[in-house]
Amino acid sequence: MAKEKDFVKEITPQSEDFSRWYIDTITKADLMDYSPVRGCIVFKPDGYELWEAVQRELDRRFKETGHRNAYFPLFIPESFFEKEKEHIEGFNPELPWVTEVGDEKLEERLAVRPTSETIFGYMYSQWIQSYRDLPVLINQWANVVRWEKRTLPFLRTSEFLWQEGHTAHATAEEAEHETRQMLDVYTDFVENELSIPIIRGQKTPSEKFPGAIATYSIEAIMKDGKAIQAGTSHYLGDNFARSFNIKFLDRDNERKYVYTTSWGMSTRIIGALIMVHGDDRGLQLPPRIAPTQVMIIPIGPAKTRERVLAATDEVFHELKSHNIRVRVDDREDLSPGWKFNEYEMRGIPLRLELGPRDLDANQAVLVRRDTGEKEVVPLSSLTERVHSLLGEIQKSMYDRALAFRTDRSQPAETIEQLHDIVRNKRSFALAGWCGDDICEAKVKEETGATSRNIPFDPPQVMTTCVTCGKQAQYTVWFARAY
RNA sequence: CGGAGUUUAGCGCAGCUUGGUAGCGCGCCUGCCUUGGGAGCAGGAGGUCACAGGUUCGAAUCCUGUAACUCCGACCA
Repeated sequence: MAKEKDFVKEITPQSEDFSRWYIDTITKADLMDYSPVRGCIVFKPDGYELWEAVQRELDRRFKETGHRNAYFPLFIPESFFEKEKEHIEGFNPELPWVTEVGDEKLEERLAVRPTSETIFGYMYSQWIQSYRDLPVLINQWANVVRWEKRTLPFLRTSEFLWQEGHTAHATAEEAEHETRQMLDVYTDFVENELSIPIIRGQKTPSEKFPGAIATYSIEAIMKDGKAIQAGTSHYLGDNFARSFNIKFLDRDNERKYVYTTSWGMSTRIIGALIMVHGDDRGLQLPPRIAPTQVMIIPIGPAKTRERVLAATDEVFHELKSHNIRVRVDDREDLSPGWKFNEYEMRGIPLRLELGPRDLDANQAVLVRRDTGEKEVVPLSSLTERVHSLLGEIQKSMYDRALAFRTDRSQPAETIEQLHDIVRNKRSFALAGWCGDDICEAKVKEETGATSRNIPFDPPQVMTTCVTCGKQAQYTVWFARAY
């Protein structure tokens, strides 16, 4: 056991200090570095590749549901924000402003975008004339800035990367459908690609997006019991249409406001991925999202080296030709043991060892990152086994995360119970809520937990408000959150 | 933005109390040797001690200020 610890001496164990563990892990795994600008990080290649994988899979789903990408400006005129009162109030405290260029003051201040509803709204008002122009289904991949007081790499940085979809529809029903559809897309992506089980639901009024009629979210539990909002989808009604005068002439020859939606997922999802699956050895990446799925490590002394390398090369090309993301680490100056530990820390799902003894027996050794299980596989069925193992790892990581969440979810009848569940048991608490903002605020005040969402399919229905004891209108998940 | 802590070589740290010109481990470079769970030996390179002032003959060390990071709170993808 002492030896076990030695392998990961650079990483603080989760049980000792989860925050330290997180920082240690993302640093040692080389995902990011701090930048000279407060609250901003550099996404190093290994971290950025994760984002690229997220982009690849999300983008595919957006296109499949009829969306197209575009790019809107980074700068947004001040007057745009003022058109939607709730919106500007929500974002004002964290907006950076461009006020001058060179030595000249600008006529109008420009905000560095925190989100793009307003500028999309303005452009849509120019583009949409007729019902024949609808729906407009546009997504953009962009950076946005929100000047955060308290930052944490990936989870909350002053500048972050995301995608924001903005759509306009002829009817409320169609826009509502779009809002729910994109929540489904996020759910599918997060559960199937990232192996993270999520809770789908609607945000309470106090937690919804500034300017939205309804905000839906998917929420995930981290290994320290805290929640991360992994994605949001907003039904904006005709709020932005009225603010920006987005009207169309309908079939009945009447001018009507459009109904809009917006939905986003950010680089925060990388933080969630790390905190859901990581362990004391470091990262653990689900195969479908892992930039490298299999790392081949050739083993053996100099006299067998050539023979081993020829074999690894063959295996490498074989796996690659079957669309498996595979790499070989044939560096001679590092011992196999060092590499084993290194790639476990970096979260690569599967390790393939190939040495002289294996070659003599026409086999290879496969080792799973998630369970540590080692198995010997005949070279003749290697590709097939790698394929099936990657699938098994993907599923088993999901199952494990789901079991964890189930274990860390409890009903709370009273605010004292809720406090105990979220703080001492580090779990999610399911509780009834009467619908009064004051009762919700009181939970936050007394327990530190916020309402995560009102789930679509709660495991049970809670009948009394956790705060005031009156008849509950809603069943709500509460948790401490990032 | 408040409270606490940290900042010395790429990383982790010692030195600071009691001022005298900077050290340890890992990593890095060279060579030899090694390779199935972070090998070994020998030699070597590397530091405006976060930044700006001040005290002093002399400051990593004492004083003042600033910044960044981490943790804890108030606000948020």
